[in-house]
Amino acid sequence: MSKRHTITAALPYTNGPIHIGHMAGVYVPADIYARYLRLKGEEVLFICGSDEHGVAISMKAKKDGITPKEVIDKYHNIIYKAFNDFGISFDYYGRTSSKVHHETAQEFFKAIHEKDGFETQTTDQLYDAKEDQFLADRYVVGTCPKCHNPEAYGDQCESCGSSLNASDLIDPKSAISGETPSLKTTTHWYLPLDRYETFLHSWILEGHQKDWKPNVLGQVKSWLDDGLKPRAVTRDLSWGIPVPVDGGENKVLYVWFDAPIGYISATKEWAAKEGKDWAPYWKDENTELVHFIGKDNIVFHCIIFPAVLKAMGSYILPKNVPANEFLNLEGHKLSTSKNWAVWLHEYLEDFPNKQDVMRYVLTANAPETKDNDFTWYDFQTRNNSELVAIFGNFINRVMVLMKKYYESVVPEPNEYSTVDIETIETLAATPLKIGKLIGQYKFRAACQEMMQLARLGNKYLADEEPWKLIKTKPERVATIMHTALQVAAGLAVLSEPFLPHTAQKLRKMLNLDKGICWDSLKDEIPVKSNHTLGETSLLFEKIEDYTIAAQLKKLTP
RNA sequence: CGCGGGAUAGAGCAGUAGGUAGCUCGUCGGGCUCAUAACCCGAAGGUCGCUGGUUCGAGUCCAGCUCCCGCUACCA
Repeated sequence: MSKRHTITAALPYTNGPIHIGHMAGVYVPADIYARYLRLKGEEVLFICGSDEHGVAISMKAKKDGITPKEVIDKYHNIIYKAFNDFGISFDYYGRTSSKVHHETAQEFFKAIHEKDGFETQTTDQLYDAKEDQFLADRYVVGTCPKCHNPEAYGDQCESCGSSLNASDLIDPKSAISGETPSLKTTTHWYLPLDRYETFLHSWILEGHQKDWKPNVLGQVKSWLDDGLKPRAVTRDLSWGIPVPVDGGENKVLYVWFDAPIGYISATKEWAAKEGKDWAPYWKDENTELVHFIGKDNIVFHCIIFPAVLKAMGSYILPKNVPANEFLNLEGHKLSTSKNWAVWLHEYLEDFPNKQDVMRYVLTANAPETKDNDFTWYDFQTRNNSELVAIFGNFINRVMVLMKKYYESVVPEPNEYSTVDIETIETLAATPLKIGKLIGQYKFRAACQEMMQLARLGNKYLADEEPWKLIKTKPERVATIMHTALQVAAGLAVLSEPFLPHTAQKLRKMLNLDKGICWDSLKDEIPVKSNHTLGETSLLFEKIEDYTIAAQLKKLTP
């Protein structure tokens, strides 16, 4: 009996391209999960889109001398293409600047407003008269009242670490215009998160004690223990979704209010295109909603967005929010401004058709429980010692031997030995094993389990030595090759969530029937006698030292 | 400062309910030669961040400390 799955991946913010950190934390695991469920025959909707509002985009536009629309179009296209190239299998990739999204977000706001789900507060905020805009604390600089560092930010002094209020700064200046800011009164709508404390506590801390990750539970607990406060959901900005109620002139929705709603608007756009009903994907209790995010997103997906969904009523809540930690690069954290990153679109220029190599490395070294480090040396090693030497080599051995001994036509097996039977049994048990790990969001372990199958194949060949027996016991070799082929075919199926491009190539090489799928491996062997294999080619290529050296050189400013 | 996560062999990671510390890669030795000098077997290598404590016994529980990361930002 199949379930319906709504899978979301955090909306990338369109003020820059996508790098390997985003990929490792969110998109690769989400894609593995989505692909696996599809292979299992489940109904899957995998949704994402560009997050195109927020002050950072207007700042970026101002800096580059272009319009915000030009900024978001540029990066939306780059990001969208990168996802496509890497085989991230979204069913729909939307954008929050779309009409449907504006309407949907406004509907949410109006609906909660009509239910008295908001509070309003009037406060004095720092204002830059020259630029005619309110200033975020971060956009105010001045002298720290504690350590007298002259370059403290309005929220925090990076020199002494004190957290500050912008109004505490000595001699404050707007970071945008350099002018001295003034105070100006403004009114905003607040989501009273305090009203949801009891609900969040019992739903997450009691209901998901066992199945949510420690980092997520810990973060939520920390917020709840501190006591939730009303959170402003509107801003005094021009770039964004207009506040659709009286008094909302010149104000927009806070990006974090509208962004997660983007999952829903993208679903609506997808459903319209497919001629389907969007509602079951968000409102049917038989739908499992899972949000893939990075650790910086936990509060928004576990506290604020659920509170919004709860306020709306009739929406389902996520079954899990498997947040990952961060990926570092060569020992330092990724930084756009310092150009300390590996950008996806540049990677593909340097390593054409090697999407799966990067996917593999990011999965094998995914920051699932703590921050991890990506190094080019590790990338090279995993490619050369694992993908080439273990996976690719096993397939190549089987293909070459088959060609040499049988003209690529699968021979009839003879009597099975204990080892043959054990090998086939291991193959039959592996789909369940990998599936269980994926279901627990342990993609790293799941991927390792898949590689284990390739190792088994190599060991099987080494132990059985068909190249020796071909002279003395050719009937035995037929059984060995028949068995080894089953493992190769198993890899073609089981590697699909992790290495989709490779899996496709391998299926073609083996000339594998479309009907061979995840679950069929459990009860029948995938390749039958007299089946003819396709043309062989290498699945992976060695990456040389000079290639890695060039990448390292590229990083150094 | 507060809160949360992390700190385990050269590197990257696992360690379930406290009871002789595991995996992958790398290194060293051996085997094999079908295979992209690939594969297979074996070995060396750890005072489990630091200091105390509970216990017959702690990587695993408790307290304190150090370092890294995140949150408390209109950072996306």
